[in-house]
Amino acid sequence: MKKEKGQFFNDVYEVTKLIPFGRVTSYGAIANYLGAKGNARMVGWALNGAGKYPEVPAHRVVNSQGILSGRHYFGPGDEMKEQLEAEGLMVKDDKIIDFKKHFWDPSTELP
DNA sequence: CTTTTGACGGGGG
DNA sequence: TCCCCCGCCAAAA
Repeated sequence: MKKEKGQFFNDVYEVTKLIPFGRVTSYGAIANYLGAKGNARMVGWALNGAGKYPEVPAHRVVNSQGILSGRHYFGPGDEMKEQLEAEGLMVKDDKIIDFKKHFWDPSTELP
């Protein structure tokens, strides 16, 4: 196996990969699950490197507002938005509609 | 080695 | 309600 740059990165990748189809979560929720509550910025930073991992559906991770904070990092266009809509999610103005309904909390869903 | 950034979150004015 | 600032911690330059 390749040597991971950081345990946090790897951890964020795994949690993100566990997000079910048609569900979304927030950076803070993942950070909370990692026990690093408060440093949600680190989650976003970690996902920055996840862009090279197609197995990591980072498009399902948004901020607490349900806004596609880093859609610009996914692709040159609205690739992130397309992905979410393809999963049955409604995105309006880069914001997930009924975000709370589709919200998936790892600390609650995962054992 | 030090300094700055960073896809956030929450609080205060 | 909108705007600004602080904090947390790790990685990259």
